[in-house]
Amino acid sequence: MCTINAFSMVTNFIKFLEQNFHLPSEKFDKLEKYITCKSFSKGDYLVRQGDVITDTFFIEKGLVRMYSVDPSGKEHILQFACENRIVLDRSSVYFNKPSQFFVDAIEDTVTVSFNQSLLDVLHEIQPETVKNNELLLQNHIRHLQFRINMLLSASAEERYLDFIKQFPDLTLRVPQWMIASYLGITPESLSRVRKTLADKNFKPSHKL
Amino acid sequence: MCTINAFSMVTNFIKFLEQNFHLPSEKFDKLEKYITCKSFSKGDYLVRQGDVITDTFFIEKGLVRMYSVDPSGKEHILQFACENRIVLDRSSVYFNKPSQFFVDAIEDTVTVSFNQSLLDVLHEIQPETVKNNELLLQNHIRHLQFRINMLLSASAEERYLDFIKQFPDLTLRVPQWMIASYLGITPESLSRVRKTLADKNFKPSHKL
DNA sequence: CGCGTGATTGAAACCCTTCAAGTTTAGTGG
DNA sequence: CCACTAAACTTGAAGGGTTTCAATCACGCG
Repeated sequence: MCTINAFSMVTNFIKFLEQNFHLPSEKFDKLEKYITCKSFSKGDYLVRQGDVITDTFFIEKGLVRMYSVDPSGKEHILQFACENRIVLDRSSVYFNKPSQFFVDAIEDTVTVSFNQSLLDVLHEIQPETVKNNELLLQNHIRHLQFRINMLLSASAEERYLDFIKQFPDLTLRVPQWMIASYLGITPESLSRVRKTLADKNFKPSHKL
Repeated sequence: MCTINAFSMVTNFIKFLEQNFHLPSEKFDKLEKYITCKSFSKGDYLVRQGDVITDTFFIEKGLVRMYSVDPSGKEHILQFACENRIVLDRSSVYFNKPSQFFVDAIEDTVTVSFNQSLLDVLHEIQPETVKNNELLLQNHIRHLQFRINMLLSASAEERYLDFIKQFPDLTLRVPQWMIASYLGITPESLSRVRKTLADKNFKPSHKL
């Protein structure tokens, strides 16, 4: 990991602030001293389970995953985060406890990292952002509920179809075994699911 | 469902405001006109999938569940909420869309319901509550992540053991088939899980 | 009492996993 | 640019955990 600082280069982060917080550009410079750009190579850790990392990471460029490792050594992916998404370990950031999860880079990644003080300043210079922030959180909760519902009710095939519909871009950028891990199935199973799907789509032979 | 109004009776809600928002008692009366007490009998719906219900429900007394119904008619429970917990459909409340889920009463239930304007007023009369509210949301996200992790990594038995550890009270109040639905298994499977657990605990016969 | 709901149990079926082998792909160094 | 290696993906056979379907039992309530 390597730390750089060039606010003008983080165009995605600026767009994020404009779009989600309606922050006018003249207020950007007040925030500059609260953010840090970090650069990670593929495979680098942003957060290790057990650490206390109070940074929040905005993904300016690249792709990371958040995952746990169970007692038998198997990894389980809780979240992918690519450009314009935010990733953090909430146990650390909000409750000062050891991180529950690992976060590492799937691709070379540039992040804009900051801690709670950025949000405090943001709320100070523009009080409306409180509501915007709450909306982002509520939406995230909605997304997690939807995922739980899928895990409770859908088969491997249905979950995979939902994944490629929700994240067509990730389907191409993420190795298949990680998608399997996200879906809660083995890589072998996902391979078979894909095969049966391919058969359905390309071999309704009696119709051709 | 039946609507009543007696602020002084909702002692749990008052405690909730004191503990989570540090709201001094002299400020309570400013909120009174923004809340409504509602009473539901066992089986009544608080929210129906497809409705737009912009109320947030604080459970003053009783027990409710939030669930979906899949195409084959099976129910999948996303959340239980008993005393001092909050339940709402976020699609409705925050995005003005039809509710994604059903909510109904497992026991006779009294709720304190309110809409977004209560939070607005609360933030106005006591700005610090913004942070308290965010903390509640972040903690909720943490809880959902933990549940996803369980669904990805743990067997039926492990999930059940975690459930009775996390919610010993609910284990007694909620019928077994609903716990199974929450865990993502069939009632039959849960019955068998419980049997093998009972055998382990009470029949290490060579030891007795 | 009898009915309905919830819990249990058994047998067969199914989906997914495991393990093992083989194939393809991607990255690295000569 | 090819050769080599490791990682990713595929495929097969066997096994395991969970579901399904059906029957039985237990209980509470009108």
